[in-house]
Amino acid sequence: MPRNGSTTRTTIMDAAEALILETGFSATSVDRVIDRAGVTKGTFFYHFQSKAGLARALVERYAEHDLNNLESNLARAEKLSRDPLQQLLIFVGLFEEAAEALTEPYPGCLFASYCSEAGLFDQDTLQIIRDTMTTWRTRLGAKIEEAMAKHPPRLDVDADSLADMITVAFEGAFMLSKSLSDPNVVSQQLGHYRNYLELLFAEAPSAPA
Amino acid sequence: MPRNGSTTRTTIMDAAEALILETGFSATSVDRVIDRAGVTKGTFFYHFQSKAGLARALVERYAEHDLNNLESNLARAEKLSRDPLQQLLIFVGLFEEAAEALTEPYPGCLFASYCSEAGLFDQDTLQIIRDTMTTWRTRLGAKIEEAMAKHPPRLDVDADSLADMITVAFEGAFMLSKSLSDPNVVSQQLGHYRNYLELLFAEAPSAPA
DNA sequence: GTATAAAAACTGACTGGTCGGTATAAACAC
DNA sequence: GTGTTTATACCGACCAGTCAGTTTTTATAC
Repeated sequence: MPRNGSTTRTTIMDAAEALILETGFSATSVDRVIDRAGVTKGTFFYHFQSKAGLARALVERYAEHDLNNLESNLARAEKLSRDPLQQLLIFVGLFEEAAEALTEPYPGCLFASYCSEAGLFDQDTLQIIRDTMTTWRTRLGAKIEEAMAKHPPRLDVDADSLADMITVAFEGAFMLSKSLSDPNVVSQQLGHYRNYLELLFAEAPSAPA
Repeated sequence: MPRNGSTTRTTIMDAAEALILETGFSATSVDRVIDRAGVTKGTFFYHFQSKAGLARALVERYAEHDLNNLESNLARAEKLSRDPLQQLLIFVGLFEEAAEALTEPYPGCLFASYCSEAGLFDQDTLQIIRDTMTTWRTRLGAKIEEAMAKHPPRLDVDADSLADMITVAFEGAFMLSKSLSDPNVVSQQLGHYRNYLELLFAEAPSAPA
């Protein structure tokens, strides 16, 4: 059955992640996970030392995917333009494109899920979330400072909090999208973020293109 | 002991709300609630038909406070200016002021908490959250359209999604603030929202004040 | 004011069931 | 034959919820 490294482990993790996004970590019992994954309890505890171990493995995988998205879209944007501002706008646009393709509300973010039940997790597990968010801040903050050097912003803004804003847009929009069952919220909010960047760094007088 | 209508009931609700914001609804057992509130199990089930009944009562109270905030700050802003754009900017500024006063990260939003465990709640309870968010969208969306009529925006934007943006800023900033233990995130993000509104509706040429 | 009765608020032991986790023995895979 | 999986039985702790009964508050009567 295990084709790659460990399909069974992945199956368990996929089932658990889906359940956690529906009902949270606490309500996601091991029994429910193994039921959905189609494995027995022995198998679960063969692959994971404990339920907390599963939580840790899930957030590590999620963070890895998240940072891959960050880096790959940043790399794509850097290939498409040499201007840091344009790179930023393209970067946001790439996520916007992906969000536009969504037809269902949004399953939710594992980080937000953990954050809502933060008291249940150990510090190492929560640190992974912090590190991931800090990486977004640092990576985009640097790019924003490049853009600010080339294109003086119309308002005095802080690069880090402007970088944080895309995380805020994602997390807030995920939540609103899920609550209202509205698949359009995410792309709309990313669009507003892109608008904001454009207006902030627009040439002061109406210059010809 | 109960001086007004029902102090005991309020004590239970306060204890429950604090616990839910720490560890989520599912992990907030009735035993823990009554332990923190200093009442017995019988008392709990005298005041609430079930744990789901508590969830319902909590979200109703939270929504009421939330809409009170919306309406009172909107009323204050409308007194301070007659221009819809200025009213919007003042409105956001009032929340910004309150957020600046924070010294601790942020305990979290009950709506976000419920949303992360949405599968646990009945539709009536979730509808209260939807209704509250829709009210924000409608109330602010109308104000934004007034502003758009008076001050043609520099970009073509949708009034409703622009109204949603403050909810997104709140929810996203709450989450980031809690994750990073950074009390400044909320006011910073509200500041960016205010900046965005200013830039969107700024006079096209540099006009004299 | 004091006796009385009804209503409201509260008590805490108890129930059946689920929780995370363990144990064991036998099957299956490469 | 080692690594993986199944099946099932089991454990103590905790879960939401019940219930028979006690205490406190309030309303009424004299």
